[in-house]
Amino acid sequence: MRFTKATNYALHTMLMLVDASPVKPVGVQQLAESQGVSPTYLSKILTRLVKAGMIESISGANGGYRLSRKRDDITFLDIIHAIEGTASLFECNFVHGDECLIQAVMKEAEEKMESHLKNTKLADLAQRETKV
Amino acid sequence: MRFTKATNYALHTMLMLVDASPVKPVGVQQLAESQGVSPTYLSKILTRLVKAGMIESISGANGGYRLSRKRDDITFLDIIHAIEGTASLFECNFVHGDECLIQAVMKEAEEKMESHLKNTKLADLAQRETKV
DNA sequence: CATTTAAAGACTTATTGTATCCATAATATC
DNA sequence: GATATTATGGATACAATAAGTCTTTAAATG
Repeated sequence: MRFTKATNYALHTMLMLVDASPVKPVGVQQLAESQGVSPTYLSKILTRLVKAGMIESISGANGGYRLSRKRDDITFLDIIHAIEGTASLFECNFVHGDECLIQAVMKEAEEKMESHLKNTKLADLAQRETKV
Repeated sequence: MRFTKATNYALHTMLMLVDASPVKPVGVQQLAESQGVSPTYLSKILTRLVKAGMIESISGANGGYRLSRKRDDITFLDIIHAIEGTASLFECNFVHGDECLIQAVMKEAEEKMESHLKNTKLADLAQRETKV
């Protein structure tokens, strides 16, 4: 069980967009190049963030992507959910008498992680100077 | 990113072993049947728990598996690590200036989850009566 | 020795991740 | 309005991982 590379691309792209102008969009070409990934593939990933309402895309010359939400509203969890989906990390498909105690524990654990990801906002990192 | 089914099998098997006799081993046949999985496959999974030192296997007639450690020592994290490996869930392979801030956040989140899994012991569930 | 039972290795098969390529749609600029 | 620019969507390819089977070997019991 690992987070996908797509999630890594998404997080890094979002961090770049948070640092970029909120008006002038950044082209996928530029975003892709700085991460060493093909523009078409990154575009596919970013489309998911668009559908999640976190960024918006502008077609045509000088187009690209820019944030659609307030910088301070975007959490790590938002981005991860948009890419990895929101399904539970652990699913016990056995038919027990009642609820699965193991699954309950796993769910609690997952919630601890999610809680941290929900409380950490992209903007928290944007300040610290490291880019990409 | 999901936990594998193998982890689910391992956790349920361990719960059964905790409830079983600490002396007389339980055959993989029986363990597999109650989970609807093939004995050979489950055996493959349990071998990893053996190598991790959590259970021991006894070959030959009347053989099977039984706990090798004190019941109260076995945590969820032990089992999960034995099956899924101990690698970090998130790995940023870009070459940043210094450390990756995104990875740092992800690691913190993962640690929250692991902390809960480390603090929850199998024996905590064994009491409550639900089986498998 | 015959039977039972786990271990190990080789081998499928299915699913998911990681892309690439191309055609299409939308927009800005001239 | 024509053209260049940029994102979107679909089809496809390839690799890695998950999930599982089969067969043989090794160990223990009676």
